[in-house]
Amino acid sequence: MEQDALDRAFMALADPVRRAMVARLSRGDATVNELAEPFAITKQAVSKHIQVLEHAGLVTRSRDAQRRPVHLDAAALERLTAWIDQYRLLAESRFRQLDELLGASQNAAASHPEQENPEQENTAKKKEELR
Amino acid sequence: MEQDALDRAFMALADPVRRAMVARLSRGDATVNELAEPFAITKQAVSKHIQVLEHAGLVTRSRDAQRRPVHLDAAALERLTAWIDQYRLLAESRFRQLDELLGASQNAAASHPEQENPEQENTAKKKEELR
DNA sequence: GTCTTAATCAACCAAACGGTTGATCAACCG
DNA sequence: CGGTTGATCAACCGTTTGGTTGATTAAGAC
Repeated sequence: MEQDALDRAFMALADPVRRAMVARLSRGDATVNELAEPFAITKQAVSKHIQVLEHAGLVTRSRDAQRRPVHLDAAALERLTAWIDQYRLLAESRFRQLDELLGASQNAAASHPEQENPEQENTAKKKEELR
Repeated sequence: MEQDALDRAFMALADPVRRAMVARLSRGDATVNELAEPFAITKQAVSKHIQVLEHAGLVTRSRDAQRRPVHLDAAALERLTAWIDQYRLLAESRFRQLDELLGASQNAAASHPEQENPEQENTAKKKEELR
């Protein structure tokens, strides 16, 4: 996924109205009027929100006479979680490695009692040093 | 997760500079100067970006003399994927249910040959009707 | 003390965002 | 045909965003 697409996708989800639309669309396709119904804004504003979602690749639109049903693209959502998880898992695994490593050094600290602050403070400090 | 927090979190990720910072931080904590290094913008601008990430709850900051190391909060990232997946999975499961349902109705269509367009068009149309 | 380093605060600016009103297009209905 | 419905286009407006420059705070280093 390119930077620009990620920009637009995350930006699209950064608005509560558009997130509510995504929530609604997860239960099935909907028209502009149906999507507008829960909100106290003009239909033009709703139309713009949908265009933002569409330009972000999160939804697609078809034609049904004068209606323009909106369809949520689950694959696009999956690409977003994939981006986040990539770094979340990296950070988590690094954290787990440190926990193991500190489990070992805790024993070492017990055998070197010259430390004046031998509790969890120690753990936090070691984690910072290891960046 | 509250609406406001989601607003700020998704907004924070909607900028390529801040996403690059998240990527960098997934490999370990970093200072403002370290985070600024890859970018051709002033350190003040970088500082603002970090504040955006911090206010969004995606990173935390500690003190080390005059340095202010930034730490990525993996749990916050997890809350974001949880929000997305909630609706992604709903949409996907609905899609799967339709596929099963259409497997059955395809047989029915074969026994009612008055249909003038009995191929995949049929599938798309039935999926739309079922919203 | 003075000097350097790390980072922030403050004021400003152009561009983008979310919203409005008013006009227009496109397809069905009678 | 004219009228209604669904939706968009166009112009405008206040606020926010991402960036700048310049001044300031805070902690070491000499």
